[in-house]
Amino acid sequence: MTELPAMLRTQIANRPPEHFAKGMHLAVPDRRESRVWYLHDGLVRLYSLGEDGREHNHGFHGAGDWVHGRLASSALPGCCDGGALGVEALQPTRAAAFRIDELDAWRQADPAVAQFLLTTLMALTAERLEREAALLTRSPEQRYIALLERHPAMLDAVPLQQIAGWLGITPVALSRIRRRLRE
Amino acid sequence: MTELPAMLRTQIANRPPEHFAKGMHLAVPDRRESRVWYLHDGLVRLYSLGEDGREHNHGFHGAGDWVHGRLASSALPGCCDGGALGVEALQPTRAAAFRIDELDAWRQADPAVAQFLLTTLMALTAERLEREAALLTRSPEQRYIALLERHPAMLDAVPLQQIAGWLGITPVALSRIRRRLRE
DNA sequence: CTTCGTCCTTGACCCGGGTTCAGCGCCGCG
DNA sequence: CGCGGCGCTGAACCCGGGTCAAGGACGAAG
Repeated sequence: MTELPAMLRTQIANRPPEHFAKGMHLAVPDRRESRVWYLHDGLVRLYSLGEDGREHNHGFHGAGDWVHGRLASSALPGCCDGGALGVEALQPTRAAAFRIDELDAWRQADPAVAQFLLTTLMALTAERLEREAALLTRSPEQRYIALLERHPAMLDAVPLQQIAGWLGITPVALSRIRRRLRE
Repeated sequence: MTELPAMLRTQIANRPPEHFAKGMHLAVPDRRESRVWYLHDGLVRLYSLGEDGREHNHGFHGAGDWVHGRLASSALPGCCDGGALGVEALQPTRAAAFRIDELDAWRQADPAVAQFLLTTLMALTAERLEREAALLTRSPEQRYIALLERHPAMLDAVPLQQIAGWLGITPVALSRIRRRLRE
């Protein structure tokens, strides 16, 4: 990623972080959510709930990441609804909340912040696109193998059912895949 | 979306559009692609090719849309590779190409352009997120029904195999779904 | 220790998409 | 006219994930 602009660094330093125990929610899926979280440490999952009530995970984030439940429409209030994500702590987490209009003001005041936000957003979009491609082109088993290779530490930090939710399958299917891979 | 800033409107007006016949490629999947297309009219598909060589469609775009094969790293040259998309005309299309560094210069010169780019990027991310959620939570049949409701005109503008590629299934499976829906 | 709840696993069965092959309508072209 | 290519459909079979149900491993609380 990019280096954090000085302005944001001082703002983060000045804001006392909130503490979340495992299982606590930093945000629930809500289109009116207007907070952005900076994670000092810990581990959270981003999830959305389908109309059938089941939750599916979109990603996991840890120390140094920015997390936003409401990705669209900072400056555009009436925009498309897009995604409303929930954020749940999987491990004890310290995080600082910023309102979107705060970030927006800093963006207009400081070109470095503007640059940072734009770059971050592009990286985010690229990530989403890559994941979309993975969902389209690769089987759940292949996605699980890729996860093992790229983030092996996640296996003992995240319960298997959450990983299944991220892969887009049920915990039962994931268990079968794991046995299959154990030969 | 947002209203096009005056600066971009004049830039578009001054750039003579290029013509693409059906089947021509505005861009092939390439990480070094640095053009952004503005579509005057026509219809294109955005696709990526998996390592097995098969193509999958990420979206369709028409008049007034901006299309970019290389979504990451305008300002950040060494960034993650993210997605490299190809762009193919499904209908005769007129489009104007802009280099990313042109857009970047205009962004730094004009706050309205900066605002526009940020808003557009956010909408793009929200779109991707929504599609990701759809791929995770809904079956191909449900996704096809949703497509019918939201973009019925696409059925006679796009061959069925392209739609299958967008749904993430094979043309054979799409044919079965269509028969099933015809009762 | 027992109990309970949570997480993971396993088995049996169903269903839908993948794969392959064949058939058919359509259109361009020789 | 006949031919070949392409796009869509149909049928047969396989395979993997969903679903339901049961059981086991582990830790926390009583």
